[in-house]
Amino acid sequence: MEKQTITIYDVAREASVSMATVSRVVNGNPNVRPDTREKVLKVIEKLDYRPNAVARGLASHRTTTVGVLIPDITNIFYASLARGINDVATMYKYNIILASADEGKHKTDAVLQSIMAKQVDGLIYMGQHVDDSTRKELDRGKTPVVLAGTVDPQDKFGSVNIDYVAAIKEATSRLIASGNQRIAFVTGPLSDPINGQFRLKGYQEALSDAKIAYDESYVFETEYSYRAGEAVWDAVKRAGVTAAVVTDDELAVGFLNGARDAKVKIPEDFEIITSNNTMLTEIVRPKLTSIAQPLYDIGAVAMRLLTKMMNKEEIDQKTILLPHSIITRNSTK
Amino acid sequence: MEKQTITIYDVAREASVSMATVSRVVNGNPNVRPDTREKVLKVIEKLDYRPNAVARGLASHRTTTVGVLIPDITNIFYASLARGINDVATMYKYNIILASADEGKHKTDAVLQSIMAKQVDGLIYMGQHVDDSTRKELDRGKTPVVLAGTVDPQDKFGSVNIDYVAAIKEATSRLIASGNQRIAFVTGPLSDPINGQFRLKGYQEALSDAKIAYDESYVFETEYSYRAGEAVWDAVKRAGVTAAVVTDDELAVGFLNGARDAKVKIPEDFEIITSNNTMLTEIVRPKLTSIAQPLYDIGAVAMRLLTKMMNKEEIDQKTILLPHSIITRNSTK
DNA sequence: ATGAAAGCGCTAACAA
DNA sequence: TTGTTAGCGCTTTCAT
Repeated sequence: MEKQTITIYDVAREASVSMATVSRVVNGNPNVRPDTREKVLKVIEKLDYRPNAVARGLASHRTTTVGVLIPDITNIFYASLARGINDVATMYKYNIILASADEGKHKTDAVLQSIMAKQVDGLIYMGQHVDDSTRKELDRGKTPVVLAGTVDPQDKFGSVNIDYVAAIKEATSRLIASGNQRIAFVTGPLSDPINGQFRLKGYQEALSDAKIAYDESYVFETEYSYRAGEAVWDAVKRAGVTAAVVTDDELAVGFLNGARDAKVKIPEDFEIITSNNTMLTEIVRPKLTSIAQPLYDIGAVAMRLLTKMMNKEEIDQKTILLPHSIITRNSTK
Repeated sequence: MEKQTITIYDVAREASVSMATVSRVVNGNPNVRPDTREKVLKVIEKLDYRPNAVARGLASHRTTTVGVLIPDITNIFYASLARGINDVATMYKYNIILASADEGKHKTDAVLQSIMAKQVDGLIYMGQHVDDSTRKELDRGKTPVVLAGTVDPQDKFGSVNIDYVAAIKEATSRLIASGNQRIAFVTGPLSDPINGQFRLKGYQEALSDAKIAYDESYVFETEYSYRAGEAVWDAVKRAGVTAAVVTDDELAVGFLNGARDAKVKIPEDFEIITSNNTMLTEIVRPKLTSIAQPLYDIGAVAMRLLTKMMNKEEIDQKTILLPHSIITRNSTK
């Protein structure tokens, strides 16, 4: 005998009420007499009835599901944001459809389409540049979108960030103050505005304030990975700089180890400041001085903002800037 | 004017065919004349029709969505598995509903229920002990379940693992061979069978083979985290052991740094072998000798196995053991 | 090869 | 407060 799925209709019949009443009870609608509610609840328990969220989604046009696009789930920076997102989503009874948006631009749109097809109520977008085709895809519905730890120069979506210009400027100024004149900017893809526009600008402003000429050959563009950091060390060293601002912790850690394996003393001979203050900064020796971003909070606040948008609540500001600071550890003097 | 959603009915009308035919075209059903197919495809493109996956799910009883339970997304071990899961899922056109199963047992069942309510076609379960209430929840449907990097002593579900007994036994034997007689077993929760039954057994077998008495006071149970590792160092040192087998990399890295900050020379004065061979083992200095598990593959193979189960294909073996090895680095002599 | 029609399990007017 | 009745957008027999 096959296990039969219990539907709302079975409950209604067994409790001698209409489907509508059962639906009301299940959804906590107050327009139900306490005793009928009790009666229905009893039958629900007896039959072990479980509402079918798919049917509910089709009928109500709400799936209580949000899409989350993440560039690389193994990068602890994004994973930390995801944790904040997840916790708030759970708190508000949303499920998360997670999708990786790496593997080059080609697949991102396909992935995005598959998520939208699932009728998510909202979307959180992390990392990477929101390019034109993606933007178009996002625009076609009225699905609310929030960027987390990611900037959109066109300022079209909700977003939660720190002030990347100011943060990198402070970090760079710090290195200048401790006597460095030639400072490298070791960064992820400049095609992403967070690097190519915001962070780079902060770096340049700090130099400018100190009357140091901007030298493009001190900018090293690579990817967010440990290996990339190890690999780029040689070139940076050869450029003759004495310090570096790095935009990702995995990158910075690889860079640091590249330096140490080359017998360079950190911070005596070379100073490093990184950007994300993840656990990695405390794991390595020397520990890395870092810009501190409230990682978990960025995710959490982004998800909270999204819930408001999904409820069509009034939003006072759709771009939220969280505070940052610089945590001094042992990779700077 | 509101944006109107295009349905299969709109396409049917515009193409002068029935909904059934459009459905056939969309689903690649071969029973459609090439020219009608062309005609329909043209209209689909013109109208920019997007099938509604929720309606499809309700009608077909398949959602092309799988649930993934992960204990801690910021733990790089689980994140690595998730990456493999994600890639294969994408390959087979499944979306992933991700849920964290941390925060204590209480919430795990609630999270599981919310996922099942979404009518996922299958489930991947990582970490933690599958306890009775969870097992019951999993049993009620016919939803296929695969454990990834997680063991089930009752052997009821599909699962993809390495041979944890053998792996820990080898690691322990290695430490014995290099002259250690008193070896600590630093582990996550023993309530989880992967530790309390499998790994512990491997540890004990190695001792037994070497005629070393098992001493319970050399077993240190804590949690999978960097801080926990730092914290446990003192107690381990005080126990007078000269080496340790650690069951998680974050834990091991904290432990290593605890030792180094206490000026203990690794590996000269103390040897360490860890279990997961994640990036962390290469980031720290000295680099950690580790059991190597094919992390990405465990996730990928688990997802692949799940696709087979969801298609009701014949499964030759529902428990898959992937090969392991030991990578020697600098935390052992 | 194509179409007609009956659901899938639920919500949401609208009535009563 | 409760019930009736249309759908939601699609798949899937079953005819033709």
